[in-house]
Amino acid sequence: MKDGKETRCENCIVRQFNSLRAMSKEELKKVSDSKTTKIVKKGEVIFQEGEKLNGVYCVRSGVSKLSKLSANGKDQIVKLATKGQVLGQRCVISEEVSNLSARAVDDMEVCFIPKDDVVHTLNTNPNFAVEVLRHMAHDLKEADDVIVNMSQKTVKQRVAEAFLYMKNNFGEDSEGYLTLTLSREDIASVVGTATESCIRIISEFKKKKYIKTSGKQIGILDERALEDMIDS
Amino acid sequence: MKDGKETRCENCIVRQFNSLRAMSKEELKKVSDSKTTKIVKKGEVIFQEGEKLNGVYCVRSGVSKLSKLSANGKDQIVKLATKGQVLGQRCVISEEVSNLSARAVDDMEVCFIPKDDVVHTLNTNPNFAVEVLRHMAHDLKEADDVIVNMSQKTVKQRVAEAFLYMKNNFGEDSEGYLTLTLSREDIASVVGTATESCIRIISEFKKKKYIKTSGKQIGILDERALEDMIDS
DNA sequence: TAATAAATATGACTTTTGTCATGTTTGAGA
DNA sequence: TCTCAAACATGACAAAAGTCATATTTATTA
Repeated sequence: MKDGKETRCENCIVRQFNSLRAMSKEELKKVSDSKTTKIVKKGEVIFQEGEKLNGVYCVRSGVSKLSKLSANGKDQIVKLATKGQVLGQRCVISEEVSNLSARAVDDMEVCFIPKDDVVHTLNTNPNFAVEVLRHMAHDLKEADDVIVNMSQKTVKQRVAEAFLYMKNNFGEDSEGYLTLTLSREDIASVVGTATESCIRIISEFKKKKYIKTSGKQIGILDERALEDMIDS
Repeated sequence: MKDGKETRCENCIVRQFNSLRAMSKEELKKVSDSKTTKIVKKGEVIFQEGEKLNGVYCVRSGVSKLSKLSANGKDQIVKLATKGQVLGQRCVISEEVSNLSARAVDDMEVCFIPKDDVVHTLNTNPNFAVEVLRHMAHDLKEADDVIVNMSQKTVKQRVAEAFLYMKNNFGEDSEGYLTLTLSREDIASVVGTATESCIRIISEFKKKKYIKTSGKQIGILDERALEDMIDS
């Protein structure tokens, strides 16, 4: 539990990681006055696909999965968002309904910032607009990489990649287990495969001593082996 | 052949389709003075993956394929860009090297606009920045859709979808053939599959009278059948 | 803590997709 | 127009991945 006192955006460390750092003192103050902080419990929905958002969500802690329902009824996780990331920007900018759902993987703390503040700052502060643009350009680049991975790599390679991604972006604990713990179903949904296939590959990796598991937890034992299988 | 006289951005119809329309008269004038127009022949490269771009390319006519080389040596086409689309924005904004290669599918006419003009306008004209942002938000949304398609749909569904996409975005001629003619290899590369698999599916569709072919050309005969197989 | 539901795991089988070989057609250039 | 290379096409087979059935383990909650 946080002390709950750090509720001014001006002082929020999370801001370091996102485009809000390009806001002026006054703009930030205004945002800080109108924002609301909320706790989202593990598994709860932040917003749904098709929903119109009247603001953005700034992640203070925890992890969120952004997913899209495909025609065959399966959910595809498109992105995992963590501390400092801002959700819902796209909808606010393009004034369209969200094409993704956001759901908490962990218990989360998020700040809701009303649309108007963001839009107003975008229209008046070019620094902010360019900063947002830079983030979006980066996201788009990442999306391209995902497209290439999805279409050109085997499921096995994608699972290996997912584990390395999780290690690099969320870290591991003192015992060598990945900090971010996802269910097998969620891993399958990140990788874009059937849950059974995903479990089978995890079993195989375990047998080959590439990874270890303890309940849902996964620890990487042989990073090199995983890397090697990715760029074959 | 165009008359070649229409070389001022202010008068260029193409501008209607892209973010350049948010530029002021003066900005546009400046761009127009510093831009250079060039002809790119079918198959020629506009820029390469890993290259640093010192400007953006505005497509006046023709079609370009944006692709990324995957680890297994295959090219994955991430996007097809046509009249009005601006290539290379991301690199200019994020000051990184390009993550994609651009190659002409048709004979093309493109305008090269130096980086400085774009960056300067971004930093001083919020309207322009927001307009670019809006385009980028749209691209990102499309990229999400592609990710979901790639991971959740079968190759057959993706081929069907590619044909419908080509019809909707590039049209068809008086005889009902798709205006955009891609090689089987390029179609495979859009869809993310082996060329042989792609050809086999085309043969199957032809046998079932969903499409007709004439050389490289493809015509849709039963749009409904293709649509139905997509959302199964 | 017992009962129940949900998640994980594995086997058996089918379908999908890729690969390699090889033949055919098409198109560009000599 | 002929030649040759590239693109297209198809068969045969192998590998990858999905599906369904069914245990087994782990959580949840009554």
